[in-house]
Order: sequence, then structure tokens, then C-alpha cells
Amino acid sequence: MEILSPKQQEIRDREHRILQLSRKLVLSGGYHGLSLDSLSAELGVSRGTIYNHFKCKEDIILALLMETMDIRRSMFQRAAAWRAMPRERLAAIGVAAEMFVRLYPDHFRVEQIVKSDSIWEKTSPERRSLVKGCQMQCVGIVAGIVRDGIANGHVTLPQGMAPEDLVFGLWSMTEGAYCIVATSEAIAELGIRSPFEAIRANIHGLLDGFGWTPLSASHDYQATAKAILKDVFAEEFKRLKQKW
Amino acid sequence: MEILSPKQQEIRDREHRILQLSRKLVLSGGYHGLSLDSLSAELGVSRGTIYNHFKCKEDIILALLMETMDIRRSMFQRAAAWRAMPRERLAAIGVAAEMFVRLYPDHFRVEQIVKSDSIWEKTSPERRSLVKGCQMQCVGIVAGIVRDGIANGHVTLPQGMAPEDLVFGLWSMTEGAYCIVATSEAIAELGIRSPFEAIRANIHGLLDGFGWTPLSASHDYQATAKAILKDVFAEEFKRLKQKW
DNA sequence: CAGGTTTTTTGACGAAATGTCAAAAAAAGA
DNA sequence: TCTTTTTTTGACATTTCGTCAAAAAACCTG
Repeated sequence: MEILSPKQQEIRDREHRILQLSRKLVLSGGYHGLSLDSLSAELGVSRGTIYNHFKCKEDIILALLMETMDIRRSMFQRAAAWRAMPRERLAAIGVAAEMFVRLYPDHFRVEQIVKSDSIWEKTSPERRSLVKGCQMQCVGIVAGIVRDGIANGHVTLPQGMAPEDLVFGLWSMTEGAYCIVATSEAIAELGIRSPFEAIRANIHGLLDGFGWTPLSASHDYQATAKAILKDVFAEEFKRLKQKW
Repeated sequence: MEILSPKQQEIRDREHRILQLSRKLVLSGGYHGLSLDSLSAELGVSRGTIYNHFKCKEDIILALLMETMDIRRSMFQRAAAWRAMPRERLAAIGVAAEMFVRLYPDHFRVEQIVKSDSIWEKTSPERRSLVKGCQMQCVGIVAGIVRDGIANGHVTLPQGMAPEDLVFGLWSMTEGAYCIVATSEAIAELGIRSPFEAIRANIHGLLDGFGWTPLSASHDYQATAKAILKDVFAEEFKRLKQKW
């Protein structure tokens, strides 16, 4: 730990406060809800000061994204390190993903904003490569588990299908689901009562479809999920007030 | 067909031209690329005139979304009406979805924009309910096929899983995949060479996982896809220049 | 601690964009 | 041709972003 002068400490604290308040503003009003005027007014600093921390408004939003992406990455790492069969470790990733989206419901909102507008191009290259690297690490973690499953003979992918292709399927389904849930308010009207449960069932179907043993019919994955919650995400689970 | 005075005809034409140009602007520069100044300048009308057609900028964007959503809905309807086994009709939906996203690559861009910002709240309620209804119809079409599959004994869903839950899984996966492809440029770097093929494989895995007959191993679904292209989407296929 | 140097903060300013509205222009009707 | 209705216009008020020279604060150093 390096030593910081009071002034440097103050600056670092302020950056934290900027991001904290920005998250609140983005959550309540999207891209336009984040106004540098209200931000600076509420923080009691001038707009110029904020531009000392971030190159532009888009850079703030990307920093928000980076914060939560990093949390997710570390949750994925912990999940993948769980000592169990490959398919159970994959279930652990699933638990991590679901836990993450429940603990940080604004992440998808921010992610969507970043991707929608031409924000990407305006931000600083450093921050961009950070985000990209984080994404690649997440995919790599899951692909590693798939490779373990193949190596252990628990699953055989169809001719011409790479481990990354399966990761892409899992990624797409969870990303798509959370994205739909976060934005479409008509979910209940459409007859989908519990989207989280539905996605869990679909992922089990997907893995069963590739014959990944033990199949969901011959293993109690609900018990596995409980064990993961207890062993890996006990602290996060405590923080999650809603029922699982 | 009602009769239109020259003036009314001109107005209708202009609305069309507004949307056409708006789509181009949004595609190239996102939400901020759509500037009412450049829009009006390029069209040779004043900004005020555009506000005669649309309540606000957000309303234009939602109209763009509605245009393509309607096209997709009609493609889904045609696919579902194809006379074949339920799982083949589901494949037809898949072909429709993929064809759609290839023919209208800007759709996801616009969809993302609408969902990301607080655009939804600013738009007119009429347009909003149109969009919502379209979405519900699409889900309904696919759920109908799933119910047919269940009724015909081709598939049995696990205890407690509704047809809509499977639809949600399929929807999530395709939505997520196209969304990732449309926004993340690192797809190739991640080792996913052909995302479309990967998604097809994953969806087959998913349906196989629920035991939906005929299983992908015992039926040539590639031939099915070819037949669908020929029978249902011949015209669209001709317009699609890239290889399938 | 005084005086000089560097760092940080400020807020006025220019530029751009949105949406409004009274007045002007065009179209329709009599 | 004159009147009424509809449509278009563009100046105006407002908001917001990002910049930058000057002011203020913090930091050295003898």
C-alpha cells in the first residue's frame, strides 16, 4: 500500500463519490439522467473538477461498467475454483451470474447504455481495453471448465463445435435473459412467472442436450446450487435480501 | 384504399423519407447521430415540420423500432404456418430470426437504444402499446408451436416448466447472441468463428435436451433449413447477398 | 515561515442541440 | 377571387457539454 498525502486521499475519495452518485443518476434516468451539472452541484465541486477525473461523460459510464464487470469476473473466478465435477462447476458459474445480476441490478442498464450509443468510440483506449480484457477473462474461465468436461469424458461436443461455441450459447442465453428482464416490463404478461427459474431449466436442458454427465435427471443440481451458495457465496447470499 | 390529396400524399411520403434517413443516421452514429438539425437540413424542411410528424426525437426512434418489429412478426407468422413437424416449424422460426437479423442489421442497434435510455417513457403511449403487442404476438406464435409439440407427444417438458418458459429460453439465446454480435467486436478474438452456426448448434442442443423428436442426430435439419429457405423465404434469401 | 513553484479548482464562455410558438406561407374551400 | 384552414418556418429560450485562462490551494525549500 502506497502512502497518500491528504490531498491525494481526498482526490481518490472524490472519484469514488463521483462514480457512486453517477450510478444513482444513470439508474434513475439513463444516459440523460447523468447530467454533469447536477452531478457537480450535488457533489459540491465544479464541472471542471470532474473533467480532471474523467475525459468525458462517456468515460464515467464506462468506468461504471468496469466496476461491476470486475466484480463479476472475480465471482466467476471463485465459482470456477470450486472443487467439484465440471458440470457442477458450470452450475457454480450459473449461480455466480444470477447472484451478480441480483446484487447489481443496474449493471445491465449501464451495459446497455454503453453498447447502444456510440459511447465506445469516445472513451479512452485504456479503459476500453480493460473492459475487453475483463470480458475475455470471463469467457476464458468458462471455456476452461468446458475443456475440463471434455477432457474428463463427461461431454462430447458435436462435430465441428468448439468449446467456445458452447460458451457462446450459455453466455447468449444468460445475457439475453437478464437483458430482457431488465428492460421488458411485459415478462409476467407473457406467461413467464419466474425468469430466473426458467433460465436455470433451459441451461440444464442445453447441457443435457449435449449429454453432459451427470444429466440433470440423475443428479440433484438443486442441492448442488445450495452447496455453492453455502461454500462459495455465503457472504453475498447474506446480502441478498430476496428469497432465492 | 382511401383517396389522398396531393398534399396529403406529400406528407405521407415525407414521413417515409424521415424514417428512412433517420435509420441511416442512427445506424451510423447512434442516438446522438440522429440530430434533428442534420435531419431537417438533409430533407430540405425545417425542424418544426418534423415535429408535426413526431412528438419528439424519441418517437422517431420508436417508430423505427416498430417498422422492423412488424417485419419480423410477419416473418414469424409465415414461418409458423409452414406445414411440417413442430420441431421443423421451430427451425423455420429460427431461420426467420436469422434471416431477419441479417436483412435488418440496424434493428438491434435501434432496439438497444430504445431500451437503454429512458426513451420508453418519453414516447407516445399509442406507439408503445403497438410495440408491446408486436412482442406479445411473436412470443405467442412460438408458444403455439411448443404447445403443438407437446400435444403431438413430440416433447415433454420437465415438471413445472410451462411452454412459455421454453420460449423464453429460445428467445433469450437468440436475442442475447444477436445482441452480443451486434455490439461486441471481440467475437472473433474470443474463438467464436461463426456465431450464427454456433447458435444453431446450441438451439439444437437445447431442444435435444428436452427430448424433442426427431432429435437432431436422427434428422437432417440442415436439409430442413434449406427447404424453409426455398419454400418460405425465397424472396428474402435472394435479397441476402452473403452466403448462408 | 516566507516566498516561489507546482498542482488543482473554478466558473465564464462558445458551441451545439432540443422543443416551442407566433407569424408567414401555402392549400383548400366558397 | 376572397376567406378560412392547414402547414411550414425559423427565431427564441433552454439545456448541456467540454475548454481554458485565471484564481486558489497545496507543496516544496532555504
